[in-house]
Amino acid sequence: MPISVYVVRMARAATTSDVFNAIAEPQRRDILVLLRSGEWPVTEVARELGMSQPGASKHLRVLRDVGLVRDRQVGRRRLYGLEADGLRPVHEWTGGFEEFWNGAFDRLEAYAQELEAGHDEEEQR
Amino acid sequence: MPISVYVVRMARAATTSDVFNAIAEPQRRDILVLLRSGEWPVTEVARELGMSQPGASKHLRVLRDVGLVRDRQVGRRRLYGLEADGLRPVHEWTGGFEEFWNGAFDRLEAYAQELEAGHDEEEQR
DNA sequence: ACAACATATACCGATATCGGCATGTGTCAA
DNA sequence: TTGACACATGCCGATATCGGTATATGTTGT
Repeated sequence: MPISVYVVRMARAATTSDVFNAIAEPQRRDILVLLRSGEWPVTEVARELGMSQPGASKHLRVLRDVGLVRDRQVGRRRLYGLEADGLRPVHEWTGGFEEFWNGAFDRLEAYAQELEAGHDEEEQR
Repeated sequence: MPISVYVVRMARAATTSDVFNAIAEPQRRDILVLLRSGEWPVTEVARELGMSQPGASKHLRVLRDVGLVRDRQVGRRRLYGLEADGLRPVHEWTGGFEEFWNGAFDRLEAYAQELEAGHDEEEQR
């Protein structure tokens, strides 16, 4: 009996099931910003942001899958609301670079290069 | 004389020439983190992060196009260094949601829903 | 000018993405 | 139960993305 082994070659390491990827799409960022004002039904989101209803639905689906929004049924409508916790990792990750855009570090770097210029052409790392 | 008009239908609104999209790729985030330790030549980046040389080159190209890294020629090698300013907009954008992951706002929201429960089924915006 | 090293680019295949359109599913009200 | 409204999903075409392999470009030292 032959045993078949299927090897899946992925074209992209990260799928949309990732917060960084979810917010890479401008329209999805717009939705998140809109949702800061409260809960919105799908159709209203679509109208407000000038997209089709299926379009809004799909983007909201992605946002829900990564936990950036929650939904609850109210009447015949489904209200979507912000679940901003998921943005925290992104904020913190970028925050890890804060020192590099502060002037303090730039001055340090400039000083280091100045020192380096005084030496031979040197190897770093 | 006929005039031909070509209409380009884009499949994706945002291309890679956007910081949010650039950091959506895990390997590129790894590169940025690595570059916090200083400037690195392409081959070393590839070795350190376990990717091929062309792979590293391509990712660095994307990062350079969006201004997240800079490069300078040193000997026969090209050193890539961090240009963290580009991450600031991302940090600030996510920061705009900070109040929503702070307990303070959650309590406010809970309070609002409590009030709402006392009313009729009402419309919110 | 040439070999060796370092990096960039071109091309390819597999897959993912996005928008549009059509259609399915669910919920209410009469 | 049926019709109207609200939303989700399926399918499609155009394009983008990513990794791999091969090859082009550039740089140094001889």
